[in-house]
Amino acid sequence: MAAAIDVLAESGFGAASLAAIADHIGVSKGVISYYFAGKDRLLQEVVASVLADAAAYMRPRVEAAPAGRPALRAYVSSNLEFIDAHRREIIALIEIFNGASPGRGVASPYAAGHRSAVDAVTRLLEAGQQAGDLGPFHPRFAAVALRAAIDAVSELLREEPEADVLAYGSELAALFERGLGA
Amino acid sequence: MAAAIDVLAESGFGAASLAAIADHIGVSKGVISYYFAGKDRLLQEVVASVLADAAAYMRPRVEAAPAGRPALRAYVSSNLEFIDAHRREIIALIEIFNGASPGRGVASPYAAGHRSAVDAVTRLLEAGQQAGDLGPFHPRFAAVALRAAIDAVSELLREEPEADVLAYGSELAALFERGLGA
DNA sequence: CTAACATTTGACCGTGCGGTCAGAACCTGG
DNA sequence: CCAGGTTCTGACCGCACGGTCAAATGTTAG
Repeated sequence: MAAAIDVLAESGFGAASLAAIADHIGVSKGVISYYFAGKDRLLQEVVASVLADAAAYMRPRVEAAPAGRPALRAYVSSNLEFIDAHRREIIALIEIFNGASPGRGVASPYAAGHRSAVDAVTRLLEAGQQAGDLGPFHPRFAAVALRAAIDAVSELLREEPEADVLAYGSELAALFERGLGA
Repeated sequence: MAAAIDVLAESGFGAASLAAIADHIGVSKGVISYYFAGKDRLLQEVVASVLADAAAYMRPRVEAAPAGRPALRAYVSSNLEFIDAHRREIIALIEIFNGASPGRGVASPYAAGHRSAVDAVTRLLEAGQQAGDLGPFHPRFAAVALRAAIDAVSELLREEPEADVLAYGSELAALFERGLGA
């Protein structure tokens, strides 16, 4: 899984063949088949693992904040802190999300994690609206926009690997706090 | 090119092989090679064509608006109006952008169009700041976030093909106007 | 009608993919 | 010093890809 993350982050989804991943740690690709039922399972486990780590870091920080703008800021800030500390993993994750293109109406097997992230943001925003601290915008639309803006760090990092992820997070937090506040 | 757009929009980047595109209009794939130097050239021409159409629609509307929030709103609104009227083309475009994953630091040959779009937004925001109508945020970061939020319509449309694109545009315009205003 | 040109076909490359598997190599407890 | 299980290799599938090309088939001007 570490090798898969490395190859995905360094060379992109298209170059992340079983052979490339195996070469990266100097084993034959048969080893991957020995430990994983297939390439799909390997990628699913990578997605699940990174998502679990991110959730473990973010959840307590978000839940400790009051509903509304503080929770929103905690979400954005803690998400980008995690990204800053796990750049390779995050780039790999987004490579998988973007690279495994599904058919019309058919979700990619990896997209479940992404959709559940959008759902979590939607609930966070709805809670803020009920608390009266956020305005009457369309929660799902705003959640889609926010997640897309967060995930755009991968684009930032691709063009400029030393980009200031935390500064980007500050801008995002301020932008959405002002834009969505009551 | 129309067949390429159809297949990209309906079946995704991964399924858009020369054979699939040729089948879609009932010709052999040799025809594509006869008219295009290669798959890359075909996709580049699709990108250039859609981007040119979008620019032709948006430019007069954006330039007619005063710098700052009106120009920002004109940009977001006209962009999503165009998207609403050209859903297939836009989904195809974003499939190309997301699907053709480049290597570390190496831009995909199709990414030039996307980067220039970010640049255009950056300039638009800087002009608004100079006019005193937009706040002192990081223009490129905000531009990346805005373009990512706009491009997320493809995700919206994939899960819900009848999504209200114009309503999404209204939310986005309001969000960024408030979030970026002075 | 014919000659010249434009277009299209379908069989055919070479390549790299995900995946398989018999057997070699490597542990490790008795 | 084995015997048994675990791990690993490297050759090997079948397949789909992008791309090529001689030959067949339109098309059109003189």
